[in-house]
Amino acid sequence: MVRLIKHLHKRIHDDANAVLRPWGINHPEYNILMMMYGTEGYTLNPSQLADAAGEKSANITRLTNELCDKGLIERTASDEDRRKITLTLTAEGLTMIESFLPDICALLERQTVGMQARDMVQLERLLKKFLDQFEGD
Amino acid sequence: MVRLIKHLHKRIHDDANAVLRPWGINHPEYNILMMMYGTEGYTLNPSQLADAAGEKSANITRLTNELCDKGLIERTASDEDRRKITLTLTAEGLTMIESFLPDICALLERQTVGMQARDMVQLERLLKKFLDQFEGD
DNA sequence: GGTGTATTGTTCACATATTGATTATTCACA
DNA sequence: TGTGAATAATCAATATGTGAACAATACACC
Repeated sequence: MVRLIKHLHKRIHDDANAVLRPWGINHPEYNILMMMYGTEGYTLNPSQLADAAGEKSANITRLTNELCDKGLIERTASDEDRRKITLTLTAEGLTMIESFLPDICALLERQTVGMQARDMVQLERLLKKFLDQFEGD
Repeated sequence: MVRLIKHLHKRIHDDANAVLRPWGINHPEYNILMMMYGTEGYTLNPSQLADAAGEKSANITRLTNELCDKGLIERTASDEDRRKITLTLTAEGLTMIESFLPDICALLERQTVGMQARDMVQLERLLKKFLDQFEGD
């Protein structure tokens, strides 16, 4: 069971990387972009990202550095709390997201084509339940 | 869904590492030990391990090096095929496995206590089915 | 036998992730 | 106001994972 999850995780990760390679980004970077894309004002701070993405904050620093270097997001100091940093999608970042979205959707399509919708719902429910076991320490 | 699997994978990995730390080994090393423990003669070669563990062979080399250094397994050249290497659990390795087994079982117990046996079977079935989607490229 | 090809395991260089210490700031509270 | 604890982000060191090139051996085939 543990091995099953490990394999699945690896495959998902690798497949996503393969699809994203033409755009010069990898799966973790994609995750960050998509989380910002799904946010009011396309804006988050590093610690919110760390929570949502399940990455360590040190890792977020590295990943967002790369995204900044590529001009996909922007870093600005927060006014309300000067410890915080505000990350915002740039127009360039938005354009890129919308350009790879079709390919990503096709990937997700491919990955689920053999599963009944009912199975997917069921799987998600059980995964959540299982994960709850862990969180409850 | 993808994030769910990522989180779950991470939690399983981290929890196992936490339990294993007192013995000075980590989750990947534990996996290797357990695979050998579950084998006739406590013996495998690196490529079998790589397949079973889903690690790259280069990684297996590093991990088995560490286990050799710690005296938990032994490397010997294979007679039948001189390209191959035979990895065998040492008495020391066996002793260690049997010493941490109770704690590992307790961990697994904790992780599944809230799940019905039926749910676990179902979850495993769906995960396998989902994984098949990917393998079929 | 000799030759080309596949397999096994290792090594090295690089990419990616985590840990622990460090800096700057905020907050609670006397 | 000043002091200590908590929080946000970063940095340097280390651990972990991967890909490409390599050496040694086996195997198929003529």
